[in-house]
Amino acid sequence: MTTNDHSPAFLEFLAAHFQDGERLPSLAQISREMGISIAALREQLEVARALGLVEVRPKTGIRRLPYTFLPAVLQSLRYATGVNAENFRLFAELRTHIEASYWYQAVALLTPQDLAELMSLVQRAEARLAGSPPENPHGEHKELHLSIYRRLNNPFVNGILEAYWELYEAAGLAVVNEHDYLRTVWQYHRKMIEAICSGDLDVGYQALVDHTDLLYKRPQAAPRQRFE
Amino acid sequence: MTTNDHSPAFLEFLAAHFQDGERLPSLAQISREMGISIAALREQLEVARALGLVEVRPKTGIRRLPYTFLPAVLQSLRYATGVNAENFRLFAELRTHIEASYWYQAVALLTPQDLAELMSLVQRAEARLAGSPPENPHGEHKELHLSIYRRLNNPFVNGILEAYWELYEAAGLAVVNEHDYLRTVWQYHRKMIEAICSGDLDVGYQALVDHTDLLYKRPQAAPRQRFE
DNA sequence: TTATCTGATTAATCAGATGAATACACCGCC
DNA sequence: GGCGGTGTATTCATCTGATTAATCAGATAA
Repeated sequence: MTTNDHSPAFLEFLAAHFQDGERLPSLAQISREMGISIAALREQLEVARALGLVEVRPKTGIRRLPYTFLPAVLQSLRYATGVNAENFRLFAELRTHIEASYWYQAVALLTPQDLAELMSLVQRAEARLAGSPPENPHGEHKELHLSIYRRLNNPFVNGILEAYWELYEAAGLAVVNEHDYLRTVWQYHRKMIEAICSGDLDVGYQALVDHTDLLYKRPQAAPRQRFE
Repeated sequence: MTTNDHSPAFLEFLAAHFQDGERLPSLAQISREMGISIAALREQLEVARALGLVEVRPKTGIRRLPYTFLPAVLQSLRYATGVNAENFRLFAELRTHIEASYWYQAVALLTPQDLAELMSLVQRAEARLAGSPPENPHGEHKELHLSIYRRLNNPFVNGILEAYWELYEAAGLAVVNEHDYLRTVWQYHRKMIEAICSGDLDVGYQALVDHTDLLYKRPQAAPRQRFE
């Protein structure tokens, strides 16, 4: 009550008066229009920037950006993992649940061209794994997962999935994995994509769930137990 | 690259040097320690406050709060719905997917006392529905859903679920529903809780999925189709 | 055409002054 | 001794003005 009556007036101002990509007036002018000082305005502007809602540069000024959920998640998540590393595991668990629960819906939206690109991702990854020296196809791994869910066009789902990968990389996990583990993972990936191509959505789903269980054990994986 | 090299120095400072509930030095002192002006510091402080990481008051100063994901989600989500109301539907869809995918895991953690309280929630809601005049048991509805997943102790899951209800109320949807619809919903709620109590987790799951489908149609509801 | 210089615009940062909210000790009163 | 009001010091809240740095666009020269 007494502590947080902070209503973000600038965010409302931003949402109400401008379009994506549109340039805002200068700080001095906004400050006059909103009836607050530049210093106070800048404090709120910094929040908008942290949430990824505006881009601001000298001379160019302030520009509204298309909405994305990612920066908000990332800011909070970075702090959370800094305070307690266990939080990353909890977030990773959420990510696997979201991937599993959106599987059928997301896969149904993929176009033939999407599938071709996914298949080429698998091949490129396998080539890198089989090379000498073998490389960790992390970029392909990330892109494969994100591509499957991109057509959902759900900024919240996509923001969470992207935040996972961003933090995964920041934590340095993108390089450490052993070769055997990676080979196994990519066998599952191939199975997933091939299953989608042939319409065996259930097989693909099972491959998805199994391959995430390789990394994070999911105590009572929800839909899987229905098979037994 | 050039636009967003903003590293939130204060957030790191906060995570590194203090504990939950601990009081920070005064702004003037932090400003000296971090080597930046008070104005610049306050801009970053405002971000921390928007993320719900600190509580700040005159005389008392700045206090670090226990981590919560909720404020970050809420800030971004409020803006998103302000820009495009469709975003609320997309977020609501995410919420139903998360509830469904965590069902078995969450229910397994409920204690006998939790179940008793859930059952009493159902009874209280039914009483309000049957009263004259009948009332919309919105508080019970919200509490029922949140209670089921609270034991997961996952700040990200809980933050998203809480954000949904907060925005649901802010949108004024908490009062408009028709009596027939509400009666049906609470039949499902009773079914869910009774199923949990008797160990029929699958029946409860089905009731959960069906009752959310009353409001938001989920095109290819993932795990449900496995039943046919 | 390409690269460099120049000027104007805007944000970035800072220091300082004033005001307002709050906690806490103090004092007088019952 | 307990209680309630009062004062006071501490801290954030807000504003102002000045200076610095970054960036863009247009002019100029190679």
